Amino acid sequence: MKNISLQTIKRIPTYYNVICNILSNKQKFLSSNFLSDLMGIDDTTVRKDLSSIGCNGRPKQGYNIIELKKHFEIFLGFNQPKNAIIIGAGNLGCALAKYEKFKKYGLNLIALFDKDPHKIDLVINGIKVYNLSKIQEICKDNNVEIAILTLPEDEAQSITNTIIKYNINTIWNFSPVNLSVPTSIFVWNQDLVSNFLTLSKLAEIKKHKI
Amino acid sequence: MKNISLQTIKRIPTYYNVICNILSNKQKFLSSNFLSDLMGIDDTTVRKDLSSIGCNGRPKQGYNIIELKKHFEIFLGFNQPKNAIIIGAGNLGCALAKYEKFKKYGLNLIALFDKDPHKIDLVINGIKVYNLSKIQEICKDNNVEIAILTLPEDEAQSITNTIIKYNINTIWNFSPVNLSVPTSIFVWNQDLVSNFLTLSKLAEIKKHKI
DNA sequence: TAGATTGTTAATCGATTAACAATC
DNA sequence: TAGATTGTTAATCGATTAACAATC
Repeated sequence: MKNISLQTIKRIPTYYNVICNILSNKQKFLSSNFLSDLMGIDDTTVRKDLSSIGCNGRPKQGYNIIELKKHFEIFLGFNQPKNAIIIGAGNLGCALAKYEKFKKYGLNLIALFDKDPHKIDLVINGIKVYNLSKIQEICKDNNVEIAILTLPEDEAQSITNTIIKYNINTIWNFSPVNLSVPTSIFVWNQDLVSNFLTLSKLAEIKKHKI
Repeated sequence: MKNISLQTIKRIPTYYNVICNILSNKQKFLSSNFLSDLMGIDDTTVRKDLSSIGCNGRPKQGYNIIELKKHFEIFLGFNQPKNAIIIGAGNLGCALAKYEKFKKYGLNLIALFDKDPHKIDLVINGIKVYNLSKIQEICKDNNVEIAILTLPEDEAQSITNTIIKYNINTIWNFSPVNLSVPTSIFVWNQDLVSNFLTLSKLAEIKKHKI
């Protein structure tokens, strides 16, 4: 397996979505051109991406769809579930807890946490809400790798400082805060307001260009 | 205003979050180095970004925080609200409807839509749920620009085909589908499963490097 | 064999970073 | 004035795209 670029890794889930959507067809092979057309990228990019993660096509035929799908699933780690907790049992936290698909794709939700006494002991989609004071215990007992932060911005940094002591190495951050963490911690920012602001600006620019 | 790169636009909301978080300090000015340290990027990148959107600093002093904040707000269009509808009143759609911050940042939610008769006429955070058949009427009456898709994947494409006839030019797509749209339509993909798969892979790679 | 499609090397494009003059 | 910090040009790095040989 060659060096895989950041941009390639970001595209793999999209390739996966695309081929899942055409599985019902009787088609057994697809070409890089077919994928590149659907995704609005260059066909050379598709071949480079697939080649870099070790997918081989056949000249004149293309890529075997079933093989491709399996390859993506192994690459993306569907069968190596990661344990995660959600911190903040508000609307978004609860919606994520109820999102059925996560499990299938390897995200195993262990518990929710909140400081509101009214929420403690609620069970959301089979996942229990605990008081924040239980985080350490539950992280230790369950080998939790990922913390999903759905907290108000004024609480996100201090909770982060706490949880990084408990072996969590990945933070999926939905709070509108730029977290300060040691270099060993990986943070993925998913603040929806920031995303809205970016998409809205890009839409505006596109509109003016046309 | 010079040419603004895609990467710059993606960083502006983060700059904004950072300066909002230090507003309480008495500090009046900040340096590009201060911002670059917090964000983990090069200070030259900060100066280029700010310069490209027309923010001017002063040698030896840095950038005026209040001016910077105002500049970002104008650039990001906080005061030019955009009307949007949410299609799919499931857990995620409802959580977004309840997210109080959107309004403040210029996202004006007009209505929710669903096909489930039990959900029709519910009011979520002041926003009413309508039958899908009402989309055309409501889009026309309210100058709706943005559609937020929180639908199962098998419905997303057909709804998309419908709504692009009603003057919607921007789609914020939470469904795990690569939508086909005319070039005039701007699509921002926010599928949370894809994001999880990408972040999980990047975390794994980072772990192996250390 | 001829033609379609892969896979890779080279060229281009865009973004980041280094170097440094301008300036308050 | 000396020093810190901006703002910009040039160099580097990484990603995309073009060109094309390999191959089924």
